[in-house]
Amino acid sequence: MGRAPCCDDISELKKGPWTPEEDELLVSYIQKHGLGSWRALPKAAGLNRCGKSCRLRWTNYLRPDIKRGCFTEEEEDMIIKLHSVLGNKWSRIAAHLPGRTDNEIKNYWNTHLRKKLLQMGIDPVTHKPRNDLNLLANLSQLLSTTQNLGPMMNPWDINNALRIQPNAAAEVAKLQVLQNIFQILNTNNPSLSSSSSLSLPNMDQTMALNLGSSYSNGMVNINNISNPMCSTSQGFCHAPNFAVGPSHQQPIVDHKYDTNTPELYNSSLDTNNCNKSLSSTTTYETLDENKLPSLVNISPEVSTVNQIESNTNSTNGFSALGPTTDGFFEGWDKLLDDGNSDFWKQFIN
DNA sequence: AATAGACTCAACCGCAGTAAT
DNA sequence: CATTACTGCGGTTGAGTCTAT
Repeated sequence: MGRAPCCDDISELKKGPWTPEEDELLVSYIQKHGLGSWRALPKAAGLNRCGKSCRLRWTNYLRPDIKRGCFTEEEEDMIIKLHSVLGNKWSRIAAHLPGRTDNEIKNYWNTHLRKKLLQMGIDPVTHKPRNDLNLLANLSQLLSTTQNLGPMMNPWDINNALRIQPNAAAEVAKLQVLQNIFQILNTNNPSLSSSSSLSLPNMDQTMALNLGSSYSNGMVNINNISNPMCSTSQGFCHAPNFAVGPSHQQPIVDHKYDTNTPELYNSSLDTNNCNKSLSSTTTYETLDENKLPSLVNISPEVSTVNQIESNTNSTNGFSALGPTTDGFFEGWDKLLDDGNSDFWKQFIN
């Protein structure tokens, strides 16, 4: 004989969305009696709900320490980085993001971050560049985006990139375009892989930082590229979206509760518009010759997670871990200086 | 104004590991 | 040791909302 059943008669228990009255019952009961047996809670609190449903409601929504509202760029970085190491271990990822629930992170990944990575030609599962045919769609998209961002004298001129910050995104976009091209070339023509004449320049830590990006483990986050066209104080970005997301961005507003029972939600319920550009996080990896190494740190999971944990407390969220490569862009100078440079310049512009 | 499609996210479902009997 | 509930987790669903036509 085992334990008593979880719920006496599950068929008569209410399911579906919680009402403000039910929330109040649950919150006031837990405030009085604390957390105990979820099985006994519904009856004691006067709720016609399964204990499992109560637990879910509490942990995912009513808990006072839950941080609601927009994810910050640092949180996005952290999620992407942790996901590259842990995969869909949402609870473990959530453990590194105080106030965020696994459910919330899972939803945010599926609705925002996953799409971002896909649009940038990065497989959200492996965190490696995609090499399937869908890549071609991304190429045309990136090319048009690049063109919309305006002409530059020399797109690979680091001085231009530094001088004209708004073009930094275009710089990175072009790098991505060429990375994709080289990937296709390498995929379809193995002989190119062994040739040293076609190599992407390393975008090293110095450049990444100079571009105003957060950079870690060879990954660049263009979220942090400053853009005078993007007014974060107003929450609207008038610059072209770097990647393509949904045509709209819904404000994070709890339609059910923000006006009905605000007293229940003493956590930082964000009723402001969250119109920051949905699609500006992009990761790039340091390119090594023709290889397209993984975004994933190949060191053991534990040490990587520990690294992230230790970096969480740093001022910018991440420390610069990428390798420094002297003479970056040397390869491109060579490439652009040779007889084919006109082709490339025309192609890029 | 109506409507179809897209998007978001709270909530549910089912599985696996753990604990109690 | 076997059985069964409890708990936590990840995948999935569907109602509500927004946008485009």
